[in-house]
Parts: sequence; C-alpha cells; structure tokens
Amino acid sequence: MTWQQLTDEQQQEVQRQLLIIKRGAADIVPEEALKQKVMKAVVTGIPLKVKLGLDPSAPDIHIGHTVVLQKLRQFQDLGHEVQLIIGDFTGRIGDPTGKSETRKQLSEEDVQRNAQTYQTQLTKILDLSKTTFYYNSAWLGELKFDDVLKLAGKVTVARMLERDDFANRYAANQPIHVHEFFYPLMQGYDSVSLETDIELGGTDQTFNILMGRTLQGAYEMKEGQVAILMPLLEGLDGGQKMSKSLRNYIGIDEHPNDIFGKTMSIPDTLMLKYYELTTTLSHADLHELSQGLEEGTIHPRDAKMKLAKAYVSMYHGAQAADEAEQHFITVFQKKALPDEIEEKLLRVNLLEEGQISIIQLLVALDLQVSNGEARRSVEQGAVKINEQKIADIHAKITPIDGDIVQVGKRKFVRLKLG
RNA sequence: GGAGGCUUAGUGAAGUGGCUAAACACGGCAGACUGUAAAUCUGCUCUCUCCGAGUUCGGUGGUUCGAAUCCAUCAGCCUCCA
Repeated sequence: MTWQQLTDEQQQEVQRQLLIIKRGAADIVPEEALKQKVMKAVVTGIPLKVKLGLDPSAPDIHIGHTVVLQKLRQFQDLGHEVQLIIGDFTGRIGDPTGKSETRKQLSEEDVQRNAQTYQTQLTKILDLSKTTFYYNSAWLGELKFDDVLKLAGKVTVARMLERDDFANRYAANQPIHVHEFFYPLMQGYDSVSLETDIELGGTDQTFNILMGRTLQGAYEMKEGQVAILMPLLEGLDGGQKMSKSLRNYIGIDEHPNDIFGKTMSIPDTLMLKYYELTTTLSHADLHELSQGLEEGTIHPRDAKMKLAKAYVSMYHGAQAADEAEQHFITVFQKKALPDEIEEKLLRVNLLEEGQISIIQLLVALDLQVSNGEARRSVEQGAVKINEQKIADIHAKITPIDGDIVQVGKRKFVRLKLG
C-alpha cells in the first residue's frame, strides 16, 4: 500500500493519528512500519493490536507506569485495541535487570489478586471495554521442550549479547544465567501468539520488544511488530527511574495528601517532563507553560501545585484535589495544623500519676520507632504538643483528651485516652 | 573435576588482633532558609539509659587477657582453568 493510494480524507486521518501516537515517544522502531500499519488500519477499518506487558508481582500502579498507560489510552481513543499481558509466566524469571535473581513463584491466587488490583486501578486510565487481558502462562506454559528449542534456535548468542545489560555484565565478568536469555524470547513469543502490531514499553525495553519483532518474522508473520518506546520517568529523587523498589514513586492509589505532597517534592527541573508524559495537557498548553517558566512569568511552585492537583484529580476526583491542595497550603505553607488529624488511643495504664515522659509518649503513639529516635527528635526541636515546642528530653507530660502531638512537619496525632 | 576470591549497619563500601558501634558515600529523619515536602546549608542516623551500658560485622565452634580482624568447620555467592 502506498501513500498515493489513499484518499485525501484517509491521508488526513493517518496524519492525525501519527501525530498523537508520536507525542512524547522517545523512539519508534521502525518508524516507517508504524506509518504502514496505521495506513492499513485506516483503510481497512481493522484496529491495530497494541500490547503492553505487566509485571504480575507489583500491582501498584505509579505515575511512572502511567507514561505508557496514557499512550495506550491514546491508542484506544483512536479506535485501536489494547492487549494487556499479565506476565505470570515470565514473572517466574524476572527481567534480568542486573540484580534480580530467579524470583519466587507467585501462587495462582496471588496472580489473580494482583490482576484484579490492576483492573481496578486501570479503570482510571484505560477504557476497559477496549482492553483484553491475557495471561502468558496460557501459551508459554503449553510449550514442549522441542518447542522451546525451536524458539531458542531463532536467535544467536551474539545477538543476545547485544543487549546492553548482558553486554555490560559479560564485560564485567558478572554472572549471566542461561535462563535469563529466555526472558526476551518469552516476551517476544507473547507477540507471536497474539499477533501484536505494536508493543509499548520504556526505552529499557528496546531489546525485548525488538526481539518480538524478530521472532514474529521468524515465525512467518509478514510484518513484525513496531516498538514504541517511551522515555523513563525519573522518580522523586530526580535521578533514578521511578520504581517501587527504589521507593521514589507516586502511587495512583495513595492518599490524596501524599500524592499532592510527593508531587511537590519532585525537583523543579523535572516538572515539564512530568507534564508532558503523564498528563493530558495539550501541546499548546505545554508550550505556554514551558515558556512561562523560562521567562519567569509562571512561578515554579504554582506550576507544580497545578500538577499535583491534576494528579489527585485524575485519580481521586476534583473534590479530593481541592482538599489535598488546601491541606498542603495549611500544613506546609502556613505551617498550621491540618483540618483533619488522626486520632490515636493512648492507654491510661502507661501513665504514672497522670504523667508520661515525652519519649515514651512518642513511641507509644507510633510517632517514633525507638526511644533513641524520639530523643533525637525532641533534641532537634521537632516535637510539639498543642503547638508548644517540647525541647527537654526529660519532660513529663500530662496528657489530656484531644491534645495534638506533632513530630516534624508531617506527623500529627490527636490524643484519645483510653 | 581443579584453583582462587567474596559475605561488614537500610544500600554501596572501608576496616586484617586492642585507640572500632565500626571511616566514607547514598538513602532516611530533623532544623534553618525559602518560592514547595524544589534547591542550598547544618545536625542526627544499632539498642537501652543520666553519666554509662548492652548486642553487632553470613552460621557454628575454637585460639587469645582481648577478634569484624587469627584458626577450623558449615552455608551462600562469584571468577578462572579443565
């Protein structure tokens, strides 16, 4: 099919789709093939099958994941189909990202429960009526050893060692287990099974996704899949990619106040990237924002607050967003007490003649883990009761119902004697 | 099958008989400042206590007045040669 064979209308539609698809993408390989696929879809009216693999062991979606999920949503809005793969089989190996050894196998129930969690969280981003879930154990688990040999026979070791991760480890005399080579093969075989047209992933998935393309070719599918690679989003530390294990993430299921606060703690320099990749802000607005920041007409704090509010709104609704913003202004800007403070029970039998040492109090309320930590906080002037600073580590407190105990800027508790 | 190496606090990494609860970095916490839980600066960061004490350096058992440091043994991990 050539471009000239399309009607003007079709050409316009293809252009429109390509523009949306390309936005934010770090790389598209090969780009020409993408155009072909979109053309074909537009002409035939058959939607493209767009695949994304999910890790079954970590079902909490965070803002980093949403980069790719937003892109999937865009595909859905363009009328295409989404294939979500729960990698229950691949999860047994674990993507060889260096350290991860063979993972402990998840039970059937774990996988089910995690898949359920995904579904619940994904409704906030995807149109589930246009989404199909698959478990890759369905086909990978059925392969016989000779099938596996056939699969492995499609790829050379030299080709495997092209993968940066393997190349680096090989060069550094670090172990590479044979089964790790199977990870890309299995992921690629998913695409063979599902006849995927396009696979999405972060740039760290380049090799794996292209392996899918190679394998599809080897299994005589005329056109291999196209890789759409999204940039990796740095986490709260501003350096490493957002991930659960690095604990530098903003989970979409977290409490609105935390989403808001964590967003406020991303480095200013990353703000635009977050905007571009994880919000639905239009191209024009984005441009305006970046210009405003550069010229100093937009205050970085305000821009970030808007971002924080957008996240809470996207994942918890507009009202929650207003409340979270209010909470932030009260607690962190005005340094006042928040409207809602968690109530904690203090056992009366801990009191001696109605008194308790400040150290004991903090530990008893779970505000601090150990006495040493509690002492440190007091010494550093982080502890307040009813907004009165307590700086003496020997202080005895006479607690009363409703007293507000505060440690640092973030921890508040309302006392309840019981 | 053979040879060698590694295992230290949340992580990485010093430390090869007493001066080491153990350098340093990162992370974490707190304070100051501020424009935000950005940036920057400062302090703290095994546990229990008032000085002071207790339990740590893969497991176990030894040597020694004294061990993270020496020996034995077990376990785990890695590399090289075949």
